[in-house]
Amino acid sequence: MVIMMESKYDPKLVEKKWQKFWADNQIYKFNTESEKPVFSIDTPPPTVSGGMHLGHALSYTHADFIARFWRMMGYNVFYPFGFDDNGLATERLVEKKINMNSSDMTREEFIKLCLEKTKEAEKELKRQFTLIGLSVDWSINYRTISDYCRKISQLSFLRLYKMGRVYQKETPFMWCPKCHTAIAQAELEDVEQATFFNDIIFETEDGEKLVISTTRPELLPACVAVFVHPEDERYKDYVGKKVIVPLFGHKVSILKDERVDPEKGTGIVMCCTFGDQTDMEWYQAHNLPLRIAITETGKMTKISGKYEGLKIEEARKKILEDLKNKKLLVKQTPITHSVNVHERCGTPIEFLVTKQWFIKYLDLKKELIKRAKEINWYPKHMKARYDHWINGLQWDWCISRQRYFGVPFPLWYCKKCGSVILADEEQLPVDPLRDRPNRKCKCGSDEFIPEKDVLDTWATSSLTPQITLKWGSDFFNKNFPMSLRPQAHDIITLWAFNTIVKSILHENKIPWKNIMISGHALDTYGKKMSKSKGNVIKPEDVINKYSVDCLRFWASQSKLGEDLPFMEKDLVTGQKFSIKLWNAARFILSHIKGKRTEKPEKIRPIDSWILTKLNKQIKKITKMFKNYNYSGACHETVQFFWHDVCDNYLEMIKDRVYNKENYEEWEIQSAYFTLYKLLLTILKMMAPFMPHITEEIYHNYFSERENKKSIHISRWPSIDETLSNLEAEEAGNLAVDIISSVRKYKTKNNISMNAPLNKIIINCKKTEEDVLKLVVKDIKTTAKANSIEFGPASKITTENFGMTLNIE
RNA sequence: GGGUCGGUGGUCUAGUGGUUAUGACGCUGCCCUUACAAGGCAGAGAUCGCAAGUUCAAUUCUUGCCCGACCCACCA
Repeated sequence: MVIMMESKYDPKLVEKKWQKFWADNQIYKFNTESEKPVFSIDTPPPTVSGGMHLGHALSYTHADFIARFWRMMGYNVFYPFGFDDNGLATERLVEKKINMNSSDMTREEFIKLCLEKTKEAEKELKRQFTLIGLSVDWSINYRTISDYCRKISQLSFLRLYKMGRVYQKETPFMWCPKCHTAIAQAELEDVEQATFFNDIIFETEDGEKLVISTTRPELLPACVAVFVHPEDERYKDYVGKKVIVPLFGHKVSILKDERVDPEKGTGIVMCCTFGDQTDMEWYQAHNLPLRIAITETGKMTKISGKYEGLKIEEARKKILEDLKNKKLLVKQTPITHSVNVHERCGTPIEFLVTKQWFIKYLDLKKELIKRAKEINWYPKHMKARYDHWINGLQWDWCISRQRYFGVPFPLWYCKKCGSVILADEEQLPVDPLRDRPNRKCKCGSDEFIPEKDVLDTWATSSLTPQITLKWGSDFFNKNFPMSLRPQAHDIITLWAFNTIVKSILHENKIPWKNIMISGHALDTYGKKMSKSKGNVIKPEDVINKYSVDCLRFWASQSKLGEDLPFMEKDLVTGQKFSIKLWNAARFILSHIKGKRTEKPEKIRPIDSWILTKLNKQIKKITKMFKNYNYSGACHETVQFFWHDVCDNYLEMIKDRVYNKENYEEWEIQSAYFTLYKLLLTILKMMAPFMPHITEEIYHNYFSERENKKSIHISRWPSIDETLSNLEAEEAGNLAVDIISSVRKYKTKNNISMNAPLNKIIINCKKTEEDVLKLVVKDIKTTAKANSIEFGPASKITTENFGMTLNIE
């Protein structure tokens, strides 16, 4: 059945219709029976922590362009979709939803609520992600908190443990006092903060005064030493002496160390356990005592005496006040410096001594950089970010979190001897808080203490290839490494890096053959979108105002890896393109419907011209897609369609389709064939970008002709070299130049394009004349000239490309 | 401080070792031409960040500098 094309395109109706059609007909379902080559995509599972934002729309659409291209190239596309629904971000969302804190209830109650609420949130997220027309196979779905994913994640832990890659250690480590958990290096963020450099008087045992500058006076109770630079003449005599810590009265030694910057402050620095990383280095290097001033919840400890129980900020204020009163605070210099904060909550991190689980990988730095070369990085330079990150790594991967909603560690501790009892692989997934080990401890005891910590969420999401391909299955073995990891650049150091780590450790292989890195969506002024700035744009609003295809068209405008500002004008351009495509299709289809469109024996030169160009475009665009250059592919398709096809070719064939009596049968055939080929090819090349409108037009005619249920499972256009004709191409190019001169002439003289001309005399080289003769009739009819002659022009009307024209 | 990317008409951008540097938005003029007025056609508008170098030739390659964005480090 062929549907009539409405004169106006209505995306609201059409887009809904096809989205339902694709779902009902399982157009994007992965075919497990198929012999076709597989193209597998390691789709990012969005964190369940809020709604979908424009950045999601951007990068997920990019992946979809690629998926659709390879599907049309004849690949069996494995395109799963999961949700990352555990960890801090998800806990936060749930707390917000129920307007309660996790500490207001028992752990079990909280986890139960999390499971319920994430399910709701995921339903909504799925709706939003479906809206943008992704060609994912929704039947391959996963949740990182599901039993299945827990099992994979715990299995990974057990195997790494048995490989000796996992260790537990009590050590000063990065801690978020707000979230009450250890965090990893990759979860840090820098924030510029205004503070004071406080000059505080310390007295030596013999009453001499030394001034020390600090931004963190609340750490005075944790002061364990004072350092000066070994070369610093000012303080040489003090080294080895003791100073009394003001307000707190304990005595600490004055020591020397190269790491002191004599230029900074007074050149004397106090070392506290622990203010920052250097403190930790000094603590180890000089074998200093441990004085802990801050608790896990960010409050002052007992050693801070009367300040005990105060929050860090409060203590700082109070201590400064007291110092001032005692005339020990000599100066306060306002400064701004950057502070490491936890990216999730913005709280400055502390270094606390806690017992944590780690995956050992610092020894693999070189290997990780080397092996990642086996992956094709698109764009190439993103590999540098990965390398740079690894070079700067200073800690092994801390995988334990003191949180609740996450994958539990599959282990217990023996109550009697303290040894670690691992779960059996067959037992997974386990929850040590609920389950028991399968056997007694070696010491004979059968009393166990469960590990209460949960795994870092990245420890699970770094296993997405193992999760989606089913670790250990034939399918996994056949399809690992996956074809493509698409993701945005912000999580190269997290998701991409961690996945590579796990893949190298478990499989000794890279996880994917290709990685494609997208940029971020920015606001109109090129600034990051954030709730606090109030510049967040929701994809759904854009879709409601324009259309899904327009949103996707906007996304196609960003060069791979580059951030893209949200520009309303790009949406308008997409809309205009839709209208143009719709109208061109209406025009073409109104002429070729019901006509023969097979390749005729002879092709008119002007048709050969556009067909030659078409071949070149197919070649170029296909190559661009293979290189993940979707923006170039879209750009080229649009340019070709708009300017070559619409502006020129369609105008040139109007006479043939409207005044058939002036042409021979084969000439008309040649036009029909060319129009068919042009429209079909352009639809297909635009299909990855604008899947809805192209599907609508395809179903208006081509679907039946090609016997395909959907354009998205039709074959990608191929090149037919027998249609290329270089001489005709040259002739067509000259014709376009001449017609453009004629248009300029008509515009200059304020006459309508349709107005007839008496005569055009073309004065050109003989060689050009021979070529032009191939298309002279097309020029004549397009320019509406009564006659065209070659020869010296008596009067030069217009000059162009070395040719002169006389237009009368 | 280190790294990466970018700097092209008023704005946003494509692209290239070689005639006249792409397109979009905006602006101006013309045209209701049987696909398209949310359109078509045409026009104005760019010393391609600055300086030096390589080259017969540089907006394109190299180096330095300036500016911006992002990442990382430092952060007493």
